[in-house]
Amino acid sequence: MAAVAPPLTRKLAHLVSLSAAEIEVLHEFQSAPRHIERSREVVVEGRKYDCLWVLLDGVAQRYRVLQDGRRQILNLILPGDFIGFPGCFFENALYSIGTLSDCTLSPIAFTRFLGLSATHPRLAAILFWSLSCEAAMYAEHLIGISRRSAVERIAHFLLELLTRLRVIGLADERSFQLPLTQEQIGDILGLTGVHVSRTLRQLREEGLVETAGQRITIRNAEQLSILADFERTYLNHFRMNEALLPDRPQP
Amino acid sequence: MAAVAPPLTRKLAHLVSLSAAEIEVLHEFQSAPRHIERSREVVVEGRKYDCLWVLLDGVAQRYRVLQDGRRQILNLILPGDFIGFPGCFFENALYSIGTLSDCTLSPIAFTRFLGLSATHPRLAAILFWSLSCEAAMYAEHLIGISRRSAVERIAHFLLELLTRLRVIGLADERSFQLPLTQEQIGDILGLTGVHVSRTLRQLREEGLVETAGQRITIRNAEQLSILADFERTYLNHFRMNEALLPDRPQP
DNA sequence: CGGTACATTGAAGGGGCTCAATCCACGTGG
DNA sequence: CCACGTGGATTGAGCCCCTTCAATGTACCG
Repeated sequence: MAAVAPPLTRKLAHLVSLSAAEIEVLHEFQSAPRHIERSREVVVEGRKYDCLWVLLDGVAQRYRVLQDGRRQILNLILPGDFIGFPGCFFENALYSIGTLSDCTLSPIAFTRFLGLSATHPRLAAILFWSLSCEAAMYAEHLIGISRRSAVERIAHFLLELLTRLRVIGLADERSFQLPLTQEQIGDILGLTGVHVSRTLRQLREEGLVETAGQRITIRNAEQLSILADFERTYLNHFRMNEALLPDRPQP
Repeated sequence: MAAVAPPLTRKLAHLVSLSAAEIEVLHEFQSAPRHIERSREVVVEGRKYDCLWVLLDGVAQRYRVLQDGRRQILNLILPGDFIGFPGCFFENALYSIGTLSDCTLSPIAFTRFLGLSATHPRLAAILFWSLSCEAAMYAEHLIGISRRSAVERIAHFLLELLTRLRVIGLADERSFQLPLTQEQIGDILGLTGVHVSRTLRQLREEGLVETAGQRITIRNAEQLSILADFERTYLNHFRMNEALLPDRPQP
């Protein structure tokens, strides 16, 4: 292959081996890059959409603004993730999606996507599984917010992010860069920005993490994992049950 | 139709109009009732499953027990809901599922379920949508726990439950019965049982709800909705984008 | 150089937790 | 029929984590 695989391909290849034809379809999904600036809305809650996108580059957030103005970020969308999925299955989008940095994304006609179950059933199953993963990550997020302290939440958040970013090649061994303010981290974890600041300081003082601008370095992953009750496998928990896939066509 | 429609049929018919053939398939899905006692495990976290079930009668919980013994209930499973979905898409079940009352459930071979996209694409799409709903309900749950006070959480919980139970005909105009202890309600909402007790008292004193054993009556739904910021539409938010369904065969 | 956005730190308050006692309904066995 | 045990609900007292409000610091940028 000429260049580095695009993020969606990379993410899925990390999980199952893909046939040439499947890689071709995924490639097509990622072949019409559109650029969007930082702090723009890609999806607005309540509106109707009939198309979805793959994020190719940048970071976006899925969020809801409450009555009283507080904001809850449901999850971070990283390169290789879908946008507008499962939202476009609903009459109206349930959440808004906004960019946190300049982003590149590629549209996929929804009908094209649906047709997949006829033309590439195996790939359709993999994408179906990918939706299951999203549900599971909401559930994990729920557990974290409900039952963990601020230190645990932040520790877990950082480790999860390191893991996700490493899969798509956007983090090195123990550090990564992230276009998030501390207030936004708070909006993800159900904390105030002020308390995120205090808690990060605590983690710094204990020598577990290091922050320099928007770069975060995990200094002691071992210790941090224990603190956060972070299963070192994390993403492996979401490993697909391959026995359920349709037979793979011979290459 | 001879008897009342079984719960899954009832739930889906509430959303889209179903053809006779589709009703027939759903009927088949609900035709092999198995009884399970209260307080049994249907799915155990970490084990592998290759079958799913529809809950026909009773109430079950999907939950995770943390390192320190605390428990988080992810959601309540009511008649018409699936069990083991999307869990069986993973190598190992991510959460446990246990019965909260005596339950009746009906197994569906996973292969049968997957084959649906070939034989009844419209029904497959509806079930796919149903999974999207599950993801969305986790997200709503997340927002609730993260950004709402105890009173708001409990008010919202009661209204949501009333809505869900009414769809499947298990609640009357403003009251329903629920086999949950206050501690379990706390495990759903991220509170302690003690605090659930105090908060319920508060709601009682304000004349908003009434409790008698396991029966809960909403005395002032209007007021409670305002308090909980409960959109009176709630489930309507999850309305399907029917334009995306394959054409309905002529009856 | 002033302005803006973000991070940091302090002081004070409160919502929910912990621990613990009491109460109540119910079932069971003597 | 009553004594007893058990699971759950209720209530109180004290505490702690996180919030709120506010001031200060700092980097960056026009």
